[in-house]
Amino acid sequence: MSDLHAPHILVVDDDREIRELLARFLTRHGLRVSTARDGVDMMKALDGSAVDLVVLDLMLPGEDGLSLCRRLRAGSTLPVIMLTAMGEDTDRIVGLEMGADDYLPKPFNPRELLARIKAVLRRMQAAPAAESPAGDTMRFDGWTMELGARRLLSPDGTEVELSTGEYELLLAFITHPRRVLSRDLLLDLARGRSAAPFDRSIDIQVMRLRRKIESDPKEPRLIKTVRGGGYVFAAEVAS
Amino acid sequence: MSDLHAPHILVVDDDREIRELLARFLTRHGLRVSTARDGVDMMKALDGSAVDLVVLDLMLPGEDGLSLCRRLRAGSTLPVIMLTAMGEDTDRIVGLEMGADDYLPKPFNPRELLARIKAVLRRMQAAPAAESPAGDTMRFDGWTMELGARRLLSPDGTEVELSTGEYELLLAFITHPRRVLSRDLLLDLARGRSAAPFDRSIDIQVMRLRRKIESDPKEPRLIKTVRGGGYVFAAEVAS
DNA sequence: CGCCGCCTGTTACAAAGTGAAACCAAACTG
DNA sequence: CAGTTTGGTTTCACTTTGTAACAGGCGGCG
Repeated sequence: MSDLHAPHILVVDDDREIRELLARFLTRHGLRVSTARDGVDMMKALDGSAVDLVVLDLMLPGEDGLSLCRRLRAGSTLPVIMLTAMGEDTDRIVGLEMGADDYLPKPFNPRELLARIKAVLRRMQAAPAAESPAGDTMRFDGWTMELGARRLLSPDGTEVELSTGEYELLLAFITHPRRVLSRDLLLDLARGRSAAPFDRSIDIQVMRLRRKIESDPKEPRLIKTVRGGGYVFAAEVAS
Repeated sequence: MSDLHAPHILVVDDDREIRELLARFLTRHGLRVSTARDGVDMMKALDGSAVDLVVLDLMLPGEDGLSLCRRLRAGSTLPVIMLTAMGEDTDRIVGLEMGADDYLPKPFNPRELLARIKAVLRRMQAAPAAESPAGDTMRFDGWTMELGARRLLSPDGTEVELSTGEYELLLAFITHPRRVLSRDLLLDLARGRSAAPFDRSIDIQVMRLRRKIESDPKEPRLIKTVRGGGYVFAAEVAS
């Protein structure tokens, strides 16, 4: 299961047992998982990091799942899968009423939840994907970056081959030019993960990228080092 | 389930709430949906666009569902799924007698309706109802793809033979250009199934396809690899 | 039926990309 | 200027993808 950034799932349930069970199960199957105990927790988690899908228990302390779901749908297209412990008939209708993308009556098989999560994510990915920030091509210091084709053209027009990691990193830079970007942020932007202690992977990718785009990698003009801070993309970027 | 030729469902029910809920739910699950309030509306909708299946409430103002169903079946083979609020057994008999392909007692599980819609469509697939709008041809980077004829013409005009699998894969690519497509999604688009663990079949098909359409398969320009992500069709596609 | 040939997907191995560890160099500190 | 911290670079193990070789399945044809 390969997703550039493994999809990030937020599990909202008041039962700690269930939260942990699901977190373990889904993680083992290649998803990133956060958990929340109630609506307040959920909103906090949504603020903090980019979540791709919410698994939401219908019955929660405080604001219940139904109203949370409605609130989510009101403000975004974030997909939601509902868990419901209700008896038969009610949930049939309820499932639809709240606008969830799917729902699952308890007790359920985690495997089935996984299957539905994947199905929903697949649909999301297949959808025309609202707006792509992929303007199309961006320019900096003579270079041309074709976003759709994932190509980088040097000032003299020849193509420079970038690995996926190098491409994602450069993309992170040119979409945030002239700002100091911490390693941590760069890792998040380019890889969708956060830094482990002593993580040097960004340094290495920066070095590799410099070799390809700096005329003198020893004396970088495009990607500058900010000691104690991270890196800055110094060039002006136009689209 | 590619959005282009997503099956088109017509929901006929006098309850606005139900119409809208079903429309949302089914749309979210990859179908195209229109709605109608009564028999007159329905006929209008059928005229307008190519509908693949009708979901029809038994009780309608004006002409009732049963008689509408009979009329539909008289003039075409358009599949119909009946919704009924009636008591148990009677309707089953009646519904099927009227020539519905399936029926569902209210209140029903929306997921169940979806499942039955898919089942009926699958059954219909042998006889593709209305004419497919796929008489099209699409172009990319000098190549021409004749959708109706399932032919691929190279830039110099010669035909390149594609196997079924190669054709479906290429079709998945050119209908979703310039986006990273995960193996999982590609498998779904091209084969309609989801990936098993360690499934490499997409990789293999991509390699075979590259051999046929890339000028230098070692250095692919059309189908690019995104490590950890999947593949991207880099060319611009026009129809 | 049984043979034959094409498609397809599995297995096994090669090649490329990535990041952890180690070491070196430069920049800051006092 | 010695010591400390931080970033640059190399090396290497590991992961992911590319490719070849092979095997089963399905359909056409004798």
